Amino acid sequence: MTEKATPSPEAITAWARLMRVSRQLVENAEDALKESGLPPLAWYDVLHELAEAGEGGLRPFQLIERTLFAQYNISRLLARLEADGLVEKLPVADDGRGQTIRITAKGRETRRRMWAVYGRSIADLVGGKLSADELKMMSALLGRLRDPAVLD
Amino acid sequence: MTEKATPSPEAITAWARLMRVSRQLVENAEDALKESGLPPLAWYDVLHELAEAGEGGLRPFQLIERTLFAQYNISRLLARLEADGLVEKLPVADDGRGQTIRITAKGRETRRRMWAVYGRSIADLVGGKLSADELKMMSALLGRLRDPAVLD
DNA sequence: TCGATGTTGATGCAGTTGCATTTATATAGA
DNA sequence: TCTATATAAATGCAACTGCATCAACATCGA
Repeated sequence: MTEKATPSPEAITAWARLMRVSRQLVENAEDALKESGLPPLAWYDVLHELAEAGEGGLRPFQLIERTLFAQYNISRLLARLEADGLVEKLPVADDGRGQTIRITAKGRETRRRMWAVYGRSIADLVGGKLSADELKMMSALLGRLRDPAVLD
Repeated sequence: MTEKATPSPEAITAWARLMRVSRQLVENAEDALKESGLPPLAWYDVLHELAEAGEGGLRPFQLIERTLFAQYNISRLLARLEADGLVEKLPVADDGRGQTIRITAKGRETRRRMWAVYGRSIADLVGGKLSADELKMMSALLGRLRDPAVLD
């Protein structure tokens, strides 16, 4: 029982910074993608996981675990990705309910083009502002804020 | 010209942590409010700014600067807050286009009840996980990531 | 084997967001 | 003064999100 009802001033400041900075960074990264005529960040997250998964692909519920998106969100996002030809849905042999999602060549290409822009955003917005040690320190501190209930 | 096209591994890790942790924290805080039958975080942000502004109130464009919400977003959020009786819109003497937004007694009360829940979330999710020094360190690091173009 | 329960993924509907545009007023410059 | 431009705020429309529920299949226990 270490929880307090009222947060300390330090906690409030850190929270406020975190909220504000993360919003700004997301917005900047989204804007950069938009300006290049590329799809939004959410698409990247999914394409990234699928690219890492390789030919075996992933089940939608695995994407939910990895990306933390809501189930209905993934369902519709995958529908859009499929409509764009970036992923394909395959039936699963031993489970008639499910499907396996696999990234297509076009999907890999889109991911690559997105990374060219997204990666530059990360380099500019974060890499260019803090030293490697500072970045490690920040990762460590943020890591301690992770929800233990969520694998990560 | 210190920008690089490809971010360092440290930058990528820090970015990923920041994205993931901030999403989790927002979601947890939103859930706590929802469970208490209270309005979403965005309402708190606006009510908070208006409460700080006092009787003089704020113009919508000032709220946009402070909260970083989009113009149309503020416009509609204020319409909802007004419909709920949490704020009132007053004409501005020397500018016929504009209006001044002032928080009502009911608005203050709602903000108070939201803070009881929101503050506990902050205390639990952040205050309880890091020491005061660590929180200060994190605020300082995050502060260096702020967009210089945005007052803050 | 069969029914109860659990899991996977989709979807109808209402509410919200994003984009572009509009309306109304203010300000600056000829 | 009168027109052109800028600023404040609202809004129509399409896309997206959240919620609840559903349909389809799987699994477990009697």
